[in-house]
Amino acid sequence: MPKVTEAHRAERREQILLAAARCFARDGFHATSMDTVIAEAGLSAGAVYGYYRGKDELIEAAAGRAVELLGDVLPVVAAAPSPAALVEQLLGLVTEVADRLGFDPTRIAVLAWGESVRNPRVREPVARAYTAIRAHMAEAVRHWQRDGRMAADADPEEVAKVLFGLLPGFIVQRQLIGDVHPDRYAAALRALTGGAGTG
Amino acid sequence: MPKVTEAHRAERREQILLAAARCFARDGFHATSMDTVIAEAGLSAGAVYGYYRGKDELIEAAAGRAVELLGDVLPVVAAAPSPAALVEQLLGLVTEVADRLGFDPTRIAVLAWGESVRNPRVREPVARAYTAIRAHMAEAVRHWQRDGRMAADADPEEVAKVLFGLLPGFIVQRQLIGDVHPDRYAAALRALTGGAGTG
Amino acid sequence: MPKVTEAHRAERREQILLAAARCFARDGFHATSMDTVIAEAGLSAGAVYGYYRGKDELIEAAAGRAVELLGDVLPVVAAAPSPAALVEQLLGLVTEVADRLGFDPTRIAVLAWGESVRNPRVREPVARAYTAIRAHMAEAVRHWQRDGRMAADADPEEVAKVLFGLLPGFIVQRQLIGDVHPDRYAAALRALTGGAGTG
Amino acid sequence: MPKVTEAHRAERREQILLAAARCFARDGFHATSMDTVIAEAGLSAGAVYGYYRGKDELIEAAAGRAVELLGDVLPVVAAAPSPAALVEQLLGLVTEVADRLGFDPTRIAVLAWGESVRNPRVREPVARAYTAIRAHMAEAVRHWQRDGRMAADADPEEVAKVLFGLLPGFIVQRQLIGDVHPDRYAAALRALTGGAGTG
DNA sequence: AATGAATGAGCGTTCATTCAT
DNA sequence: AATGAATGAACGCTCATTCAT
Repeated sequence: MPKVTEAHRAERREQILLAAARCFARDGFHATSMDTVIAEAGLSAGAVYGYYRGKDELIEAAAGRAVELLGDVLPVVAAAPSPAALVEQLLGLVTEVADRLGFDPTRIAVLAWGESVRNPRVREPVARAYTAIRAHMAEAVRHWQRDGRMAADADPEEVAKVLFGLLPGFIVQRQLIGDVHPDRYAAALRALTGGAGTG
Repeated sequence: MPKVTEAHRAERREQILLAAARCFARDGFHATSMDTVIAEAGLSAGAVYGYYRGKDELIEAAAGRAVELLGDVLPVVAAAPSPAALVEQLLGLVTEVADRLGFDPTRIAVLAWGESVRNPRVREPVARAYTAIRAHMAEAVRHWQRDGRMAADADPEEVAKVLFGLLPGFIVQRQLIGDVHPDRYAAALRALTGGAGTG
Repeated sequence: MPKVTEAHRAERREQILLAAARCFARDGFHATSMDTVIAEAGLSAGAVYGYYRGKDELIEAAAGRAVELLGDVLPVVAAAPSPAALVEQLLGLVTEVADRLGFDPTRIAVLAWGESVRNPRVREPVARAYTAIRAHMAEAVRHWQRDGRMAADADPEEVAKVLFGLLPGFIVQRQLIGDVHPDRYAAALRALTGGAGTG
Repeated sequence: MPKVTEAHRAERREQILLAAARCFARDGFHATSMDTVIAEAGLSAGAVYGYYRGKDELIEAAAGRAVELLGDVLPVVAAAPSPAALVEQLLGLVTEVADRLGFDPTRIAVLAWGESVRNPRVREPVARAYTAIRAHMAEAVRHWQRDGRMAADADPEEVAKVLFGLLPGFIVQRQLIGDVHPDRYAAALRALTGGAGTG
């Protein structure tokens, strides 16, 4: 099979990445062997290693991918009418993508947090993506302050940290306990924030 | 040979568990070899295996221990005068214990979440501990509702989930980004909850 | 499609062989991957395998080639006026060809000796070439005996072995230590052989 | 099997080294798999890796060992009465040790030369050992010059190189062709050196 | 004739665990 | 009870070779 298009190469990379992500989401990074990923991808060992340098790169790619999808909603985040609306939208997104992607990105996210403890190559891109989201949330907070919906003396960056923190808070409970739902979570947040905001 | 020996056994188990926890917090569960734990404990392989059945049991024990310390503050949780006060107290506790224990329990917590994805023996005790905290938080919510500080129609269990979620939210940012502080986090939460509550 | 195509085939084989020889001389047989040879030849994997059955055949061909060039001087050998002259001529040849060939045949020779330990397909042609040279050296010895320059009771075949042995002796020191020079080596040999012989 | 003496450790290292050397002498460095060495040593993989860091270290150790035995005769070398006597003694030694060691050190030496092309960790100790022998040979040459048995204007270091070179010359023919014998080689050398010398 | 992506057997190595002492 | 040398299954990965195009 000679000379193959760049598009075909990208497709193969995607095929392998998704296979790896499915395996990781199922068994965790370390309990997943390359043989398992290789079988899941329906390829040979050599083929997989032709597209990724090794297991580490696959872990980094899967972690990056799981976090990437948050980037899709950055504009929406900055324009959210209220904290609860913002969170509801994000949680909805996070909950819904599993089918579209073929794996649960929140499981990979949780694995990625654990891996981050010792692996900067996982931690740094994740930290960067999260920092970007927080910046957009801070932007939203500033809107709310201008609208008079939030105390003007609050530090927008710090409020954004709390808002952002609701996301991992939801994910941890979703993965460990399983009894959380985006809309009920948002409703409770609305109760907590004094019911202010219309979104 | 009862009591004395039993106490000795417990001491040795503690010595090994703390050694393992230090290693895990430093390198993660899977990058920590039993040899490393054995060296850190200052014992022989055989000795360690005399007290724990294997690495998995050590991981489960370390995860359990990291989560256990939250049990100390259950009464305080239920009596907290406001969401922000509650969260401030918990985050303060969580931030402070690292020195006392010789390892950072929030690092182990993050590792435990990752491990929970595939290992019910880690997930279940953690989930149980978290559920217990949430129950106490729901109790606090009910107090606030009785005091008129919170909308009476809010579901206390759901509000508790949000409150509890602030904890992992803080921990994830602490571990991955590192720019969060208990008091500033609580202050931002206070701004978000409309400044209601004085505690 | 005879002649032209046959010439083209021979050219391609030569191009591949020289590429392989350069790689082998640089990195050794086993640390050279086929990919490296293929890249050095500027061809594709399939093309290289169209001309050589595999890596082993390439090793055998390179070893053969490194040894072949000694065949050029067989007539000179038989006519040498003295041991020292003979050796000087051979060492000079051996030292000089590296540039002409694009690789150092003495490096390949050393590699070939190592490979000979287990691979008769390398050993046999090399052994045959060396035996041929020794036969010509024995011829020279007989000349010297007839001329009265060497004891008549010496076994020419055995003396030839010693003379031939000076060659690998030089090469080993050249490759491992690097402080030997053909003319100084020949001069020392002249001192050792009692200064007999003027050539 | 707890606490074992240093002597026992040394024995095990020797057992493994000899097993590796036998395998290497039989099949070459690269065609010998660690599994083969492990089986030959009668141990498990883990045990072997407890004594040697890996295959490379085993190769280096085997090469070193094959060359070491020449160190035993350094004093004898310096005192040799004639070139032929010197060479005869060395070749005799080299030929005889195979049984004592359980492997043919000249096969390993040839492999080591090949490996030296690209591996300084093999080349350097071998080069050092050879340089040491040459220094002793130069000493012998100086004796012969003082005795009037050799031209006073010859460079002893250069003559030593030629003398030393007889060794690899013998070994190469022994391994590739197999028709050389220490005493006949020495006799031929005696003929070549003008029969001078009584040794 | 030429391509190069794909193959897959086999490699060197690790490490949780055992058990003779 | 304690030791630590020994075990061996399983891992991640390489690379000589093939064959559909």
